[in-house]
Amino acid sequence: MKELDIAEVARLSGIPASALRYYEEKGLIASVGRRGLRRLFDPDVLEHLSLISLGQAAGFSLEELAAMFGSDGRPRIDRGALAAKADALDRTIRHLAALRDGLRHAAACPEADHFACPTFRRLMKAAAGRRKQKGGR
Amino acid sequence: MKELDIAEVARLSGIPASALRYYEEKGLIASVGRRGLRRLFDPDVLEHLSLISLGQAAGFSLEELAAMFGSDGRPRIDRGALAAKADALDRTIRHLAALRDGLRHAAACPEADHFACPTFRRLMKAAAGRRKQKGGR
DNA sequence: GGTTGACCTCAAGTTCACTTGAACTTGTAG
DNA sequence: CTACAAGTTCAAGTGAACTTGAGGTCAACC
Repeated sequence: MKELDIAEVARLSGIPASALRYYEEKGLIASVGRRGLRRLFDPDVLEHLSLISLGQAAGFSLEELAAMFGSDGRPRIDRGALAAKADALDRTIRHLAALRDGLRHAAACPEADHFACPTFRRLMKAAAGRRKQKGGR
Repeated sequence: MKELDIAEVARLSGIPASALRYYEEKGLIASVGRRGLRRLFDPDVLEHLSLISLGQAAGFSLEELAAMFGSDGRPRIDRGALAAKADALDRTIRHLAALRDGLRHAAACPEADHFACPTFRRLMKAAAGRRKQKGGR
């Protein structure tokens, strides 16, 4: 008996049971069956859930994630679309890295007014230019 | 006359005027004055707005961003907190990089079932373990 | 100096991602 | 066999981040 109870899944994944039911309803995950009324989950669902959390952190909506990975967690859409998502993500990452460096500099720089600091300005300039591309939030 | 009309700011930043008013109300940006009823913005607001968009993409809430940078766009909170934000962001970035690699691999890998592919599994394992740290969404 | 259209305010509505509550069912322990 | 803790459904509520609509104002052009 390897199947997991919803409470087990919640505990192991850190995601509340209510959210797990919501995900199932939205087609992001699937239970393998029921014991009475109670859902049973395959342990694989845990891996799948970390993929979902990850995708959310990347700025993808649950709907997008459902399109990208089915309720089975396997990449689903065509390779071109996956590659495009990867590229969008890559751009996001570069911008975030610049923001990180900017914050780190702001934390270290003795300059009072960071917007006067050329290093900070340069980093922020590098970080700019997001918004309005459908794949990357 | 260098001040920008809200429509100009909207056009240049790609952010709708309604959102700009909302940001002002929330203390994320400031207008330099009014011409009659109409807000006038300093061009600097554009830089500030890209910082906001960036912060959002990084998973920070508007409230957090307001705390991090005032309505003037200058880093505001103490250096320790900024450094902590930078560290949280850095962790996020690493996870996203793993997701990007996973997607890229999924797009390229000839394997039909990606969850059977060791490369994909390894990448997803590396990407896991987000959720429940207050600074990173 | 009147019209006009872009801006204003304020309240209410929308979407997303969940959470909460009420009422109900059921496997397991005693 | 009864009790009950832990699950279930379904509807409604929540908070964040905006958007939309109604009704009002006013700077600028003709």
